[in-house]
Amino acid sequence: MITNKLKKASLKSTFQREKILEYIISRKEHPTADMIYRYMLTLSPCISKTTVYNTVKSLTKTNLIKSVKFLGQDEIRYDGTVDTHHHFVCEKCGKIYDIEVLCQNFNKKEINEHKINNVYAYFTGICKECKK
Amino acid sequence: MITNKLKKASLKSTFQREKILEYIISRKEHPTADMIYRYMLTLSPCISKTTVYNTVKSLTKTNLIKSVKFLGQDEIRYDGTVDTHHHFVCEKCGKIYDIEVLCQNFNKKEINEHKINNVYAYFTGICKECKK
DNA sequence: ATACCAAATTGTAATGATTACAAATAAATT
DNA sequence: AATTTATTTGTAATCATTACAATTTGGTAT
Repeated sequence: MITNKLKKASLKSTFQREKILEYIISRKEHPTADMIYRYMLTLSPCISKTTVYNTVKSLTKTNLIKSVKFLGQDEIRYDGTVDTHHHFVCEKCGKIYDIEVLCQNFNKKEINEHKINNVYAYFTGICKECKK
Repeated sequence: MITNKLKKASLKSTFQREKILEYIISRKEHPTADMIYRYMLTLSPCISKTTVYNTVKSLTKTNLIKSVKFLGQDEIRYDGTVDTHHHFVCEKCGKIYDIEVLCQNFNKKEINEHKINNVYAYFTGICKECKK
């Protein structure tokens, strides 16, 4: 439950944080800051965009969400699914799909003597909808 | 040779393009637009930053170089190695290392019915230099 | 419950990478 | 050498994100 997640991350529970976190987790759109902002406006007309940015920063830092960046898209996207998975980004419609891939490299703690903390991977191409 | 690469890509051969392409290929730093610009200033004091951006766009479009984007870095980086490989980005010093990884997913032409054109992947963590 | 303090929220202004655009210049072809 | 077309240049605009200071709020101790 959302409130508990914030508590566990020792983040103060506020209306803005609850709703933003809930939105990112429940919708599977990997929303941008602006999408979050426009959603929040419908709940709380005085929300500030800075709050959105502050909040996603806190949520990212405490690992409640993840950030992702894709070539060809100007905005950072936020992902409520925090366990390792990857993405497919459509070059035509821009839609982002979650992808489960198996790869022997995910378990590696080290590569070429560098200590690995995170793995990011994505495919680009034409999605099944746009192929039609 | 640089001039031939441009010809094959049917790009007009200009001093700026030759030097920019040569710089991106020979240096292994995955330079940003600004790094390219500052290098070019030493060769041609009237170079415009717009030319750098125009040039990397043409080179990317014709597949003579690749662009890459990393979390935690504001600038797009340019890579003269165009065959499939990946990167390690140090969270401390920001340095980018080329990584050769084997993965059964590189050969896939399709995933979940989406047509794959490109694969991007990178690891982040602490590089062997910063671990010391 | 009340008061307090640290942290969160808000609004505005700044930053900084990238793009748009129009004028000047240069490459390649006839 | 002249012409055509693409490239280069400089300036101004765009747009996501961050900085910062003032206000408000959540949570804790009284």
